[in-house]
Amino acid sequence: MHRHHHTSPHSWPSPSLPALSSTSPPPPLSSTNGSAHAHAHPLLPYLDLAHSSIQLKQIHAQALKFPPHPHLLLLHSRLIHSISLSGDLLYSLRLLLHPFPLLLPTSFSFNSLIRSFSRSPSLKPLSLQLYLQMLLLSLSPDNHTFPFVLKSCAFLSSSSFGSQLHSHIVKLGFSSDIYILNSLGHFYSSCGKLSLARQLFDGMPLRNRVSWNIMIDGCVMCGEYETALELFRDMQSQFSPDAYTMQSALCACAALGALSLGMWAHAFVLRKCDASVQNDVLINNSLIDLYSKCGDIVMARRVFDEMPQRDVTSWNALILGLTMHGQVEDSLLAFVQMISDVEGDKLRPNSITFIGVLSACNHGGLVTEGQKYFRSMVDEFGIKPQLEHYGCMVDILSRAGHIEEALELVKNMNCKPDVVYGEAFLIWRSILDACCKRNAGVEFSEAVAQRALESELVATSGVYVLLSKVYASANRWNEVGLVRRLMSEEGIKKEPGCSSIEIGDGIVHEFVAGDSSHPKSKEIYEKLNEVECKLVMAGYVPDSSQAPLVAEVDGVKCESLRRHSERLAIAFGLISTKPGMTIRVLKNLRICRDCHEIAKLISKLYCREIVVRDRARFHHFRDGSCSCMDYW
DNA sequence: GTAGGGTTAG
Repeated sequence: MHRHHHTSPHSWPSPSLPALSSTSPPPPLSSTNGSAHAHAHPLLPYLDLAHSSIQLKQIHAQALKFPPHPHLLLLHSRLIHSISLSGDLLYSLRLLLHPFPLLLPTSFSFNSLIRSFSRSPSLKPLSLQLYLQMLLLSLSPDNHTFPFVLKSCAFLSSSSFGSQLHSHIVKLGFSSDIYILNSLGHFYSSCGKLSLARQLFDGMPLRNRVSWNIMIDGCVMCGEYETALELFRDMQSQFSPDAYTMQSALCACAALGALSLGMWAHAFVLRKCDASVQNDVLINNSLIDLYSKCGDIVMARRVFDEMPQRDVTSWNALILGLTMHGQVEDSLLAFVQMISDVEGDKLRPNSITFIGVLSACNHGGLVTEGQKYFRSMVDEFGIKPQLEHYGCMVDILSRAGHIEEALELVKNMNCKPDVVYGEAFLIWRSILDACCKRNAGVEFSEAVAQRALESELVATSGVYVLLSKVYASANRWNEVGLVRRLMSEEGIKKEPGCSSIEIGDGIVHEFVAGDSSHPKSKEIYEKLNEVECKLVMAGYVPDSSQAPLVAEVDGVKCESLRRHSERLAIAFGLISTKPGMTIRVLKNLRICRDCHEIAKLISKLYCREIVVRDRARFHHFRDGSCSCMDYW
C-alpha cells in the first residue's frame, strides 16, 4: 500500500539515470509482501546500474523510504562501498557512522571506507582512526582490512601502529594471506625496517610478482641498491618484470650512478618489456633521471625528446638534470618552454620545478633572475616557498656577497630554518661560507653561527666545522681548538666521505678516505704518487684550508688530504681504464676544493675527461677546467 | 552476501 507513495525509479529525472530505461531493466519493484523477504533487496540491482554519486544518493533516498527488509544491511554496506568509490567520502562516512535505524555498520562497510581513505593522502590518518573505531564496535578486521590500514601506516611511517597491526594479523590467523604479507612487507620497508621486510619475504610460503616488486622497491628505498639488483635478477626465473619492477631497477641504477648498468637496464626495457612499459611516462621519467644521474645528459635529453607523452615530472627531471650538469641556460630555456604552449601541452610548474630553476640561477650566479623567478613562483604560480627554495635564495644572495640580505630573508621566512635538518644546515652553511670567503668579521660570523646553533642544530657537525673555519680563516687557533674540543665532548663526528667508480661490466669499486682495503691498493697509491709528483712539477700547491678539522686531529693535514676518497677513485680509474676513456666517480659528500683543483689538473695532464657526481651536482673536468666554473 | 596489494623528480 504505502509503496504508492514512492517515486518509482523509472520516473527519476532522466539525466541522472539514463541507463535504466535503455539497458537491462532491473526486476520490477512490486511483489507480494511475503516473498520480498526471501529475496535480495529490491534496490540492490539499481546499484550496479548507477553511474554517478547523484544516482547512488537517489538510491539511498529510496532506501530510506522503503519498509524494513531483511537484506537492508547488505544494501547499506553496498551503498557505502559504491559511494566511497564514487569519491564522496564525507557522504559515505556519514552513512557509515549514522546508518539506518536499528542497523550497525559491517566490517565490509568499514573496509570500503578504510580503503578509500587510504588512497587519499590527507585522509590516511583517518583510516587508522576508522580501524580503531571498528575495533571499538567489536567488528572483526579481516583480510580486506589489513592491506589498506597498512598502506596508510606505510605512508605515515607509523611504525608502532603497524607493528600492532602485525600482531592483530597473527592473532586473527591471517599470517599466510599473500595480500596481507605483501602489504606488511611494504609497510616495514617504508619504515626503514628492511631486515624485517626481508625476513617476512624469505618466510613467505608463496610469492607473486607484487611480493618481488615490493621487496626490490624496499631495498631501493633503504638504499640497498646492489641487493635490489640481485633480487631483480633472482626474480626473473619466476616472473617477468613489469613497469613497477623496472621502475625500481632503473632507480637503483641511477642511485648507483653506474652508467653501463643503467644502459643495460634501459636495453632490458627495450628488449624484454612490452610497448606499454616502453611508453610508460613513469618509466621514461626514470630513464631521464637515470641518464642525468649517470652523467649522460645528452642521452637524458634524447629520452625526453623521444618519449610519447610528457608530464610535469618529465620536465622536472630534465630541468633538474640540466641544472645538475651546470647547463644553466638550457635549464632555464626548458622552463620557459614548459610554461609556454609550444607543443600544445602547456604544463603548470610545481614546487620541484622551481627547485630546479632556482638552483640553475644559483649555479649561474644569476642574482636578479633568481629573485625574479622566486617572485613569479609566489605571485604568478601561487606556490608557497619551502625551505628548499629559501635555501637556494639564501645561497644565491650569500655567494654574491649580499649577506645581510640573506639574513633578512631567513628572518622573514614563513618556515623556521630548523625544520628539516639537511636544508636548514644548508641555509646556515651558505651564510657562514660567505662570511668566511668575504671576511665578514669574526664577531659577525660568530653571531651567525650562534643563531644556527640555537636552532636545534647543536648535535650536527656542520655548523661546528664551519665555525672552526671562521676561526681558522682569522688565524684564531685557540678558538679552533675550543670548537674541536666541544665537538669531541659532544661525540660529534663528521660523516665519512666515500667515493665509488664503475669499471668494466658494472662492477662498482668503493673507497673511503685513506682506504687500503682494495686489492690493488698498492698500485693505486703508486699512481697517486706519480700523479702528485707530476702535479707538483707543473706548479701545483695543495690548499689545505678545506680539510680543517678532522684532518688536523690526525696531525697530518696534507697527508689526510692526499687520501680523500675521490682521489683514490680517480687514481684507480687511471690505472684501470684505457687512455682517453672518461673516468666517472660518485661521491657521497661535496667534493673538496683541493680535490677539485687536482681533478682539473689531471684532466689536462692525462688528457682525460673526469666526471664527478657529488652530493649536489655534477662536475665535468675537461682540459684543466670544470663545468661548474668553480662555483658550487 | 558484496571487495583487494606495490611508483617518478629535490
